[in-house]
Amino acid sequence: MDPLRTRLIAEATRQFVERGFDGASMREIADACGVTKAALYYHYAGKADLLRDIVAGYLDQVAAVVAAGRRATPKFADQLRAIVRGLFALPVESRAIMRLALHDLRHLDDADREAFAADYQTRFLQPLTDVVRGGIEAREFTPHHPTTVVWLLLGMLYPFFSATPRATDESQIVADLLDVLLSGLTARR
Amino acid sequence: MDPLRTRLIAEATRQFVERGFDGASMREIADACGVTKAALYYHYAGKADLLRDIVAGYLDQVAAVVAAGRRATPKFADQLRAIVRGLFALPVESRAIMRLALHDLRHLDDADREAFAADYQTRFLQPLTDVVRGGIEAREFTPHHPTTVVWLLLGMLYPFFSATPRATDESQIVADLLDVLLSGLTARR
DNA sequence: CTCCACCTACCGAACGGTCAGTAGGAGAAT
DNA sequence: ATTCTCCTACTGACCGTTCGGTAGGTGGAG
Repeated sequence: MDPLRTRLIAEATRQFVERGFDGASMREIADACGVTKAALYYHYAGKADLLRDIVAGYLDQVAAVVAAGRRATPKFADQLRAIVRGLFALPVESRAIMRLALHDLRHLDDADREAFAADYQTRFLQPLTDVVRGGIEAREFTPHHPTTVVWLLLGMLYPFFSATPRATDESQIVADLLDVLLSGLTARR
Repeated sequence: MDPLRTRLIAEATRQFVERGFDGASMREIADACGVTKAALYYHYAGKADLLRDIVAGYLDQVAAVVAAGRRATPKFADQLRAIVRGLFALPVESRAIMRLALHDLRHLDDADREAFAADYQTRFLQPLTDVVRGGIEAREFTPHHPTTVVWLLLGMLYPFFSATPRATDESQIVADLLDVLLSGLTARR
């Protein structure tokens, strides 16, 4: 449909992830796509506009993973498992956007940033928190502050959400992660 | 002794943490200290030189925390507890440097970056890994890949190592974190 | 003829970094 | 006591480069 627009977003994602928002340059993004900077500005209003589209697309992906994980199974522990596996199954460039979103969101103008933050809360953090809270209320999990548990879970993912993979055998990492996390959440006191 | 040099490093840390390495400007760092940019360059060879000193000071702090935690107690689980509490007890600006070091290390020249990476490995990651491995060998912890466990632990800390604190009651977070992590590591299969 | 998609050419601003110059104090020589 | 020298710790003006962004033109498709 719109191959240049798609290629520009892909290239911008690559550069933002690799060099950060500030470190990336509009000229190099355009050059890498074989067009001039003016062509880039024809399709996107500005640098922040690129970032906004990138993080919005990322949010769509992770929100879909969480929603699918919740639908997949009734047991809350299995929902968590499905969600973590789903997040690891995202293409590596998508995962790296997690870092980008956390770090460079400040470059969006106030309205866009607040809109993203609100969407992130309702479409990603809130459903995740609901899984944890549901697990605690169903006595599947030991009682902890659900929000804190979600932060711990996302933090555990963080080191592996890099553009440069930490290890070749990711399935072992996912297994260890889920084992430590779920043992920690389900251990009897 | 050397108050300007100290103030420059403190201000540079503040700006690097707040706006990132690329986003911070030498002029503004100097301005905030009430001197010109040239004065800054009299004390530091360049922007990367500032970053090098900042992350080196950070490494000294976290290495000291790990060493103290290892000495404090013979039980490996208690060593982990002491280390996590020690890391959370660091001043908030020190903790934020963890993000800085992970993200902006690429701005150091090859020699400095490799030197830091080596120091980080031997003085921080290795001792931490030894605690986990020791705990596994002593059958305090369930068997997992020690390196992975260290990454999971550091990741769990990560969301709380921000310049803007996540919560007012950090002791509750530390307690939840240690509970989830150590339950996860000590649960019987 | 018009409009889309793109180009060339350029803008002002900010960047990291450099350089000659100098205020002011310490030390030695006279 | 005075002068000369030297050094540290700066200043202010400036360098070339790169930045995000824009104005106006052009060629091809319908």
